[in-house]
Amino acid sequence: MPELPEVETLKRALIPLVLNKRLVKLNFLRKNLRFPIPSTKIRKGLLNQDVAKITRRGKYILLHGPDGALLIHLGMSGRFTQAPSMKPFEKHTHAVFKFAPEIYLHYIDPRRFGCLLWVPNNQGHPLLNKIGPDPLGKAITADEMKLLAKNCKKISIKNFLMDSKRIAGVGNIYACETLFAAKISPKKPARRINSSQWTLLLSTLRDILQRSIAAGGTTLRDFYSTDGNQGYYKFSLAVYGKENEPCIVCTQPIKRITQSARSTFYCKECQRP
DNA sequence: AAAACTACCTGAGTGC
DNA sequence: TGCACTCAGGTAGTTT
Repeated sequence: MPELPEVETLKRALIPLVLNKRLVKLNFLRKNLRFPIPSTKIRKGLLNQDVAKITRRGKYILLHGPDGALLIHLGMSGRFTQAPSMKPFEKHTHAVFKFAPEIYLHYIDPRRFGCLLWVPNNQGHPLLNKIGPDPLGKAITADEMKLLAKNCKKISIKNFLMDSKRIAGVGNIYACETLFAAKISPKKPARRINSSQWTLLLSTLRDILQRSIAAGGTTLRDFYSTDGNQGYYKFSLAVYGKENEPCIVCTQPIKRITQSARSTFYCKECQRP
């Protein structure tokens, strides 16, 4: 499942492939993903234009043309694969790109939770405008997060971390792993996290994301393979999906609880309330 | 208003 | 072997 490190890895893989290259063909194989695909706007904005810039915001990737950008989200099961032609060769191929001279990229997303949208220059997009600071960017600070959490009545730190309006791009896996590494209970109310804990949380989150990206970098070449799963490297997980397995620190069994209809994995012994 | 819940979707896994 | 069922997850939109 693409989380922020996978999206960043995709962005880095796209740069040598399509940056400053011209989009010469673009086919959409269906009208909708999570949202209707504004195919006319996208074709008008990007077809026969050079990709001037490739950026990431949370789990969104933007391919910038002169007048706007193609906004890409991979949802749960989305991926890009390089292919030998425009012809879809895999089930659930929803869009096919050709960049000059002979770069073919297929957008594949079985569950269709992803999206392809258009962001005009200087207008932004409602999906992007509501997103909090990127955990890897400079804009995010412990003071700011503590201030944000101060007004929260009930929300747990785990749900706080996963709320993209507060922090961009932290999914279930990295929320669990970060809280384990920072030794903070996922159930702890966000407003009870003090300054030094916020500093620790943010540095831990950055460290885990960056190490995961670095691990992805080593398998970057797999991006080209037809098996997209190889691009989604398995970062060494300490707690996620490890219910009843011994904690790697204290050997107590890892607990699994449900928070807001999402599984949370944590060590009751190591992670303090 | 804040926080939790639901819908969207398919494939993998389980139990019969 | 196959069928029916459950679960997973990102996040916008809805409900509590």
